[in-house]
Amino acid sequence: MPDNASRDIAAPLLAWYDANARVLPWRAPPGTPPPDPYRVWLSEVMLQQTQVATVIPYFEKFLARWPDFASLAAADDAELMTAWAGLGYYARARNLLAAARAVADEHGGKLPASEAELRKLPGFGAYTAAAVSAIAFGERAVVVDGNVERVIARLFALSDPLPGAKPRIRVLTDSVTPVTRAGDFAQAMMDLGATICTPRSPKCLLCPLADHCDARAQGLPEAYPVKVAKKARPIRHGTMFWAEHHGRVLLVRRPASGLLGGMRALPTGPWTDVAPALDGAPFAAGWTLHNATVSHGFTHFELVSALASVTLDGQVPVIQGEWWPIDDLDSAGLPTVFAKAADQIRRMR
DNA sequence: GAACCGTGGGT
DNA sequence: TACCCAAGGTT
Repeated sequence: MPDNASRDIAAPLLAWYDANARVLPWRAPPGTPPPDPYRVWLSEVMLQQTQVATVIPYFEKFLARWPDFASLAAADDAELMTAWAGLGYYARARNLLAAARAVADEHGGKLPASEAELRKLPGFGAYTAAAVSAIAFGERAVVVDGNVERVIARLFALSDPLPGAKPRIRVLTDSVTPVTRAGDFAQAMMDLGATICTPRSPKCLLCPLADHCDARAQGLPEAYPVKVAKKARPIRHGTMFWAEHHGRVLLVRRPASGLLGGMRALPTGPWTDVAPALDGAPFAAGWTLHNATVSHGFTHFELVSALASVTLDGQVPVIQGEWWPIDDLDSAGLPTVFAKAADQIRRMR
């Protein structure tokens, strides 16, 4: 691969960043000392596949509740999962806690500075280890996220499709990453990708790198990055069960791994190709299967769930779970798909 | 490598 | 509306 195509984009990009950096609660102004590594790490985990505007309120809430590694390492698992509810990709929350405890137990309460050591902690992949090392510790690391992939693919007009082009994009990113200010450089690339070099309708007239950009020269910035076609999302069917007793509803804890792992939930039956009706009910009762359904898109399938309900008067069956006050359901920390179902049920009552 | 893993914003 | 996509990681 011809990777001698290196070009000097660091100087114009950093100059642009010095004047245009977004002001974010976890970020230090350009050219100033790095922020608290705890803040950098917390924000980077929350920002995985999640937009800045979505993250900000969660970041503020977490920082107020768990201001440092020691407090987070001592956090109650259930309280942390509840606080993460609605943000998605719940394995991030489980890994966050595991990493905080590893830092407390094995690293003297401080994050290691090197990319290689960070990479060993739960939830630190190639991107996060590089980003934290560069942004929080000023190390030179090659930071490649979705923004950087797009910017690089356009700068060099890469015709190979993603994800196959990832190794080459990493080599090219390495070739343009400066020795100093690698953290600012990474954040500048991401700000550029998020605000100027956007997936659609990029604002090339405002781009500090327009004169360096092969895709711009071709007049086809939106043609990059080339991507392989995605597979269609299948539809799965299921049923959620609403068991009510004296103003309370039965909630269960989902298994620790897998979809919505570790989260509080309504009981569900199997999710299959055909509507399973009352299969998998949490206990035998006079369930009513409603006509209304709840649809919710997950990453790799679309769920269409029926709703079944029953109101119990006398004895409550002995069953694993919590009878949660319906008026206080907002505090249960339900993932969005169950919050939707609860709203639907409450509208029907 | 490919499947799995959430949710909401933007168009 | 339906689709793309986002500061990706784990298995």
